[in-house]
Amino acid sequence: MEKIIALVDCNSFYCSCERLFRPDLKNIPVGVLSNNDGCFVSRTKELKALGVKMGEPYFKVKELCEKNNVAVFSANFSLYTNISDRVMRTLMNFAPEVEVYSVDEAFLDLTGVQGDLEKYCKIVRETILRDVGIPVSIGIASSKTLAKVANKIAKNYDKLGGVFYLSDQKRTDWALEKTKVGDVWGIGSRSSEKLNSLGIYNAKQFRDYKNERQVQKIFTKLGRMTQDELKGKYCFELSTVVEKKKEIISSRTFGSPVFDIGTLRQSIANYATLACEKLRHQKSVCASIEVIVRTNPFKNVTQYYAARGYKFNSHTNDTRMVIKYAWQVLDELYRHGYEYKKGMIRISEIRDGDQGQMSLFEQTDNSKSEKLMEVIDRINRREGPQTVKSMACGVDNKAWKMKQELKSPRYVTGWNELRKCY
DNA sequence: TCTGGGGTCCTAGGACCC
DNA sequence: TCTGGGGTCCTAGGACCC
Repeated sequence: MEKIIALVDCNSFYCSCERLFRPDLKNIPVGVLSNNDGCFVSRTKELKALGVKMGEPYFKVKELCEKNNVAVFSANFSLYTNISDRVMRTLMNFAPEVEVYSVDEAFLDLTGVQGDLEKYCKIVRETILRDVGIPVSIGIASSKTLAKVANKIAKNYDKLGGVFYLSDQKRTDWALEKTKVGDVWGIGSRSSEKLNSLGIYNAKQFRDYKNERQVQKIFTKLGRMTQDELKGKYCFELSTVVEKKKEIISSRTFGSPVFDIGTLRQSIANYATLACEKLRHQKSVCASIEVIVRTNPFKNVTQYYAARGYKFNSHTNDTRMVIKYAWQVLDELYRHGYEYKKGMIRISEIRDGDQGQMSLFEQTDNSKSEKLMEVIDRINRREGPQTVKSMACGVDNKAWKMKQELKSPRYVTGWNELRKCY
């Protein structure tokens, strides 16, 4: 039987979350900024209409925003995650198989659903809007890549009512012709440049391009599969189980430049703490870490970028161990006199916690460490993040801390910040 | 003054082994 | 003068995604 896949995508997700608690912002342009209030990561259509691009640095368009009464917010990720969970839970009622693809997107397997699929998806859409308050668009087709194409059409043509089904050859051809090849899922700027040079500009031309060897050469296996998917062949399967992370990255741009090693150490200790919490949350251990520091590439100062790894003799998820060796690596990387702007830690060689290898050389009492970490995690879950932490993280004086001047209240995750009704 | 953060997959090429 | 062939494993880096 032919597969039927629907892609549900929340419209301007972060902005929609902010609007949820601020109904006064309906029809007013809204934008959400990245960490550090750096650049736009979500925009409503009103803001797009003003010409503000994805990834646009805020400082460049601040004046324009003020002039047009744009409501600008710092990112409030705990809010977005919470709303995302509600959307996903609602979707689970409409299909046996749901893949939560990202915070604002999910693939549904509608194979075998009887009746008018567009009608069915309109009900899905209305339910999410009514129960959670988030507007979504839905694309339906026989492969994930085609569902993505359909979704984009649904989003761009208001009269479709938010749902579009590539139900026959004619519609599919039309939709693919409308889609720039670089907008196809899996085809980025590099590959699309190469395809353009072959005279391929839209998705239909790419689908019908016969030279498979050329396709293989330009973008390997994944590119060939993408082409097959555009032909309607189901290649990328739904993955409905949540996979454990194979690497965990924790990094931030500093709120203001950092010069001294002490402050750098403090920031790295905090990122290590975050990463280890995530590691323990998925019940894993790691055997390898990497520390990276860098100056600001956009600023006209002497640049420095350095990265170095460390391999443990045995697997661990003990925050203290990770901080200890991250600092050791950091000390080797550090050069005096640079204006540091970003620090990062990457944890890899991750595996399940119960199959970590014991080391002959590192004398660690694993059961003691496990118990301590468990207690710390429990306290922090109950009493709030960072209630108990390593002194290495520092207590205040956090010059490296992010700027978040425009953050909305934690409406759903902080008791003190619940929305008040007057 | 001011430009995000967190992931995955694939390949080429080096190291190493027999 | 002249220096094999094949396989595996690992890593760095490219490309892409949201």
